[in-house]
Amino acid sequence: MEEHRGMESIKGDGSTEPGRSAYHHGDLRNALLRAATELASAGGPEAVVLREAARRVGVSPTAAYRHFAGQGELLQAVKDLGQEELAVSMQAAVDECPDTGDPGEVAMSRAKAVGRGYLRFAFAEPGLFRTAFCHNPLAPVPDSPDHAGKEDYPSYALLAAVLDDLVTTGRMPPTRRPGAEITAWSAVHGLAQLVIDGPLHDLAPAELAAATESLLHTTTSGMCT
Amino acid sequence: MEEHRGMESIKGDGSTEPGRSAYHHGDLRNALLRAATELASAGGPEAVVLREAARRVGVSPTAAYRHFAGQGELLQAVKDLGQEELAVSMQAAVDECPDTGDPGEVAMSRAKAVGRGYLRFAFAEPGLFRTAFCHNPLAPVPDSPDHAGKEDYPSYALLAAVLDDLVTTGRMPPTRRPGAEITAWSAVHGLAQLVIDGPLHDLAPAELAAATESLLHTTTSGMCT
DNA sequence: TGTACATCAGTGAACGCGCGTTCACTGATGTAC
DNA sequence: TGTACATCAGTGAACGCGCGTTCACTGATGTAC
Repeated sequence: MEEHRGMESIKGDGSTEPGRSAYHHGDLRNALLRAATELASAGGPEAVVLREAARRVGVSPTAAYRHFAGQGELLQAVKDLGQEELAVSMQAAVDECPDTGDPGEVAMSRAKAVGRGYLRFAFAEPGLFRTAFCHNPLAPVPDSPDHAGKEDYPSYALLAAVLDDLVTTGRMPPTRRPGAEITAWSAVHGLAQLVIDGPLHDLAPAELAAATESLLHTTTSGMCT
Repeated sequence: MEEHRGMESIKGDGSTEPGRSAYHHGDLRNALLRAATELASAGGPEAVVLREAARRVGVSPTAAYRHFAGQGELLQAVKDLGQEELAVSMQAAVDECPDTGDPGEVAMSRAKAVGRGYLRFAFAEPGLFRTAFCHNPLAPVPDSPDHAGKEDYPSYALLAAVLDDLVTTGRMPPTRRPGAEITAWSAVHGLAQLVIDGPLHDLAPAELAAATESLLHTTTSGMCT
């Protein structure tokens, strides 16, 4: 169901000679998902339109139903992909932190980096970011990561680990640890929302960078007192 | 255009005798706005449907065009109303702060109160809150309050005033003042978003209250160091 | 005080739009014998 | 190695939906004389 062996037919040559075959696409599910992701990237969740994705792939709308139960499932796939890319961006930012030898300092700079990676993705891919967090009426929002939905938010584990480090290195008082994820997440998520399609949409790049660093500073230092 | 004198016809008796008149509604613009606001309140911005508002008022869809240029203008009116109610909620929360005699303490508790009022409104009126910040493709998002759009966000002046007090009472170092609005706004806005239709939708009331206070504490104390 | 008339605020039917989805179908593929 | 056949992955036409909006219209209202 999931594996196809005949992939060489499309992998080998992008050019399908006209009239000849290409009837069985071979990788239609991924092609549709890629098209849908481009739509989300350009226009946000509202733009994830099954018919348009099919159109872009050059296939009839009906064909999509061989691979997705419907529009809701297609959108959900894009959402999941967005969440994953968000986590990748956060991890990348953390990996940029130099090891200065001072564990507390490293933990602190990693905590900021997690947020920086979050915002970097949000600003670089606003449409996909919005889609990752959009409400999908055809598929319920998964549970909070604090409850049962941990695996639905791959970035959450990363955030939790970084905050734990703040405690073990003595930077954050253990009493302040509970709920710290929510506060940290709220701060970066709010800035992303206000900037992406809210009142702060017209912030200049320099203002944006300043606001980002100021927010990261305020939030991390607020958690450590 | 704006003033009607013949209002007693509807103000006097809610019951319009059947067959008799009620042809000229007298206050249709407000009736439509009220209906649209109820739609937003119950279903968010997507639910603000011109035809449905007209239906609820008992009038043909066309009639709405006497009072609004179109759906976009109706939605905009609901947005503005939502922003105003948000500001009212914030002001009410500030007014609850007792004057302990210590100006610095008062400024601090007011800063938290502003955020508390924001979140109180968001959680009490999620649909209207979402509408207040929704993207309206038929009317451009006004400029940032930092730039030209101050009057479009009545709550902003309140936030700025409260933050100023933190500086004048010596609680916040003046160097930390620039950008403080954005950080504060982001924190509360992010929590609202994550809870209202995001991953934290299933937080229990107690968890929500704890998260709120924790966030307010972290943010205010982070700004004051 | 009465009447003609301009204006105002509604009606109701119709339009086009693009969507998600379903239907009966058909061409291509791989496998059992 | 060939052939019959089940299955798989597409096609294309059509459906219903509800929306925003426009059209020509008409009933009610207020005002000038």
